[in-house]
Amino acid sequence: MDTAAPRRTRIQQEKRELILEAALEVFSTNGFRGSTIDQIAEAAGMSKPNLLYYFRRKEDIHETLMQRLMDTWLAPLRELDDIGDPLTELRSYIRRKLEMARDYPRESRLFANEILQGAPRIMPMLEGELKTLVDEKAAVIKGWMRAGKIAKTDPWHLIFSIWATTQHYADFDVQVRAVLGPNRGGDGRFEDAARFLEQLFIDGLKPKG
Amino acid sequence: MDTAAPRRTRIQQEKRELILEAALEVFSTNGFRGSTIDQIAEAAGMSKPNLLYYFRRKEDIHETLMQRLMDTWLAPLRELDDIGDPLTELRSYIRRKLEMARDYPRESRLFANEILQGAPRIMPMLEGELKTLVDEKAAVIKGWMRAGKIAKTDPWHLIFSIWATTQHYADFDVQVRAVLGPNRGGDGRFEDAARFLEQLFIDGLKPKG
DNA sequence: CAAATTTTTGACCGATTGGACAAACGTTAG
DNA sequence: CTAACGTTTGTCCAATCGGTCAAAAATTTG
Repeated sequence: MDTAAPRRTRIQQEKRELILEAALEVFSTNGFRGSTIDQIAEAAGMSKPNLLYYFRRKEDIHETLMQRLMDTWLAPLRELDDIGDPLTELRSYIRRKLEMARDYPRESRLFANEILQGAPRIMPMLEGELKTLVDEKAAVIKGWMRAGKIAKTDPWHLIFSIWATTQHYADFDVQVRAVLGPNRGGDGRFEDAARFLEQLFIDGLKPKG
Repeated sequence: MDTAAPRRTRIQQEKRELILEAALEVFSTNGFRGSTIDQIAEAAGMSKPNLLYYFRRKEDIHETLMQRLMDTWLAPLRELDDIGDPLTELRSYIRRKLEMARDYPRESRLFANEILQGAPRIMPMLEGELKTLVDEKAAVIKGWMRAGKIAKTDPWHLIFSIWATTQHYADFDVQVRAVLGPNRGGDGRFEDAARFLEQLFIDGLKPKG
């Protein structure tokens, strides 16, 4: 494992950040193969050879981006706490995930792009780090179910459905806005989504009577 | 509108189908820009110039594919019937959507790819045909809610969440299988998903007591 | 300051891309 | 059979791609 942190100058740190920010924008909207080094370089305000001075290959940029992504992306699930009240914990998790979809849509799309194409570059992370974390949290949820705190169901698919519904508002944002139209598709759509998801996951759809 | 159906020979019809089938495979796994005409030609078992004899531009193939996709893709929602029992209708809709994710994952990924990249080629369809259909069905669902047949909630976001959760099993299939592992990630995962989604949408997550 | 080092750039390269084209090859109708 | 038409292919092209390289410019170090 190459974990030896190379010492970098001030300029190197700044320029690398600039490039990563630009690459996030470009990769998340065009995918890896659909993006060109020239596009990223222009978005970062530098020439292509200059960019290649900081990242020697296009793949290196993408790899660095994906490594950082996974950490921040899984943070909400890591916070899911065994100790708190189950329904409150789940409600908080859903809210945090939806906030991430709202505040970091590019990260969500970058991730979605990678998975859609078969996750060629992050498969080990999915089978390792991600699976471990999900299994762990699924066990926590299972405990809640055994204790009668929440209805018995499949914890893994519960997590999948939370991922799917929240990330949908980032990945399919264009479609959401198109369907809701100019009135309801404005800034309020995330509040509406939050209300709906809370009801769906916490209260259910059964008639109240 | 160019709706004048060009008369085609038998060979033209067959070869065009062959190309579209091959293009579905290639586009859905590599995206539009990530796919090359050569790849599609090889997958279709013909030379590149020969392919270009049937479709003059790469975009023409993609466009034809997207037009066909939208029809079959929206069919389940079109079937959602005002007359039947609300919960039964919703259950059937969810089941049909999940079956499409299972049986037509390439179509789902092709669509997801297009939306992810901002839907540059199908935006008019989203704002027109799709929005009209969703609005219509949302009105049906709203009627059920007013009649007290199902809990009051936002019909549009309900439809979004059904799309998100079902298509997740096609678009994020790699991740689902990686997390479930070799045991639970096998062929049974769609039955498990079906059971879970039925409980989520129809019964809710509240404790039974 | 001046030397050493880091950063930036223009020019260039081979490979791949989408697509054009004319010639060769098949097929079909009279 | 043969002429007309439909199909297939090899060759070619300009544009774009990821990436190299040496030299110029800027910065840091002593």
